[in-house]
Amino acid sequence: MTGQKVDKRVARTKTRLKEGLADLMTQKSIQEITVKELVAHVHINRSTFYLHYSDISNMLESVKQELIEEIAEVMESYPPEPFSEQSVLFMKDIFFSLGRNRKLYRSLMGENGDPAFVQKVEDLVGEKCLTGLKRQFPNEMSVLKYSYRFCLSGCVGLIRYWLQKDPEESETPEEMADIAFRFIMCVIRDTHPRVRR
Amino acid sequence: MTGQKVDKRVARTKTRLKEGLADLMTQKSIQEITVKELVAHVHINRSTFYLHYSDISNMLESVKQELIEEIAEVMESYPPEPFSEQSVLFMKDIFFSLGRNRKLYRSLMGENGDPAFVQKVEDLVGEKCLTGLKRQFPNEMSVLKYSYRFCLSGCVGLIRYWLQKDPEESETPEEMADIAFRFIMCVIRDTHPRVRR
DNA sequence: AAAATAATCGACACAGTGTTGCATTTCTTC
DNA sequence: GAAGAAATGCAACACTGTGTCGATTATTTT
Repeated sequence: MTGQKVDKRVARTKTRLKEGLADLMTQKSIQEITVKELVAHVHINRSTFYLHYSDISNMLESVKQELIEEIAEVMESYPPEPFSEQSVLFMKDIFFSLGRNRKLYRSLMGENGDPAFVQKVEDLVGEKCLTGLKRQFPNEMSVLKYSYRFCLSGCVGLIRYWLQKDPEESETPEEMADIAFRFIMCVIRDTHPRVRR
Repeated sequence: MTGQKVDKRVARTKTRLKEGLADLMTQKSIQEITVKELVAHVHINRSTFYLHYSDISNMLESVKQELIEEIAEVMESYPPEPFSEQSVLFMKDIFFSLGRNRKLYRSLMGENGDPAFVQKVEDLVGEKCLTGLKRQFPNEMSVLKYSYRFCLSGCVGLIRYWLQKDPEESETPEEMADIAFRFIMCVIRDTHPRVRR
């Protein structure tokens, strides 16, 4: 990973700030969270905050970036390919990544969340899927653009539903990927009957 | 409707403020919009703003409420019923209502939008659909809860895609409803093979 | 035309912001 | 372990937007 040695103190305060932000985000919307409030919540001096971030939205940007990078890593390990039974594997990887940062994702994708972040994740995952689909159905893009949107957003809906459950009682990432895969498959089959099984 | 006579002046300033807010929302996120900025944009005194709303988020709440009520009206004209070819009619009504307030919906459902609002609309529309589905498939709720989520969010995705297009070149509400209906139908059919055609 | 009410204007205390200089604590490095 | 480096804590600063108020002006209602 990034080989830079990070000062223990820096790592500690950044971690505390991030956890604090995730806490507060579950309680109120981002625009209502003040620097003053955050640093009080995690017992850190306000000046120290400004040593690392310029403001709350800048900090959130940084947190989001880290999540995006983790998703990007998953994506890089799968080349764009036609949609098939294979695809469920990559979907499982995505669900695992989401589950690993459950608390943050729940905040960012929830009622007080950030649509821009969801959009970024959608774009990141969707772009590669779309590339694969274009190869698979090069002459049917007019219909495909709709089914693509429908399925992508449909999956986001499933993810939201899943994230807000108690982790202990919720479905496993594999189960969720299987469910999502099945829905996508039947939409694709309907709009593009020639799909292989 | 509400028979209350409204002072022309009040109506005028409220309208201007709302239009101004919709403008600003296309440029930046809600949390970045200040009262000062908004009133300057529409040339209204800051005190006047506070005569009508307590703050920006309160004002947004009021704007959202009006949209919600319009959707609610549409919903009330359709009793909860099993999903069938009939359902496409009510979907068209929804798309018409969205199109009528295109600018606002585009802001509220876009990248700088408000997930809580989207959630409310989803709940409002979804609840009645779910009631109908429960009657139709009383013994299959375990699968249904997923397909329900998937389709509901899938439709939101289609709506987002549609709203951000130039109204002149975009699909008609009817076309969109037909497209969405087709996707829903094929998901329902797949998970509940006994659905009537 | 008179009464009612809305909008404007200027002023106020107040909150949170972002920055700075200096003391204190903690970590890194040798 | 000691010295130097770097992060944190602390107090104070000007600044911006907030929310409120009283008085004046403009518009609408009756």
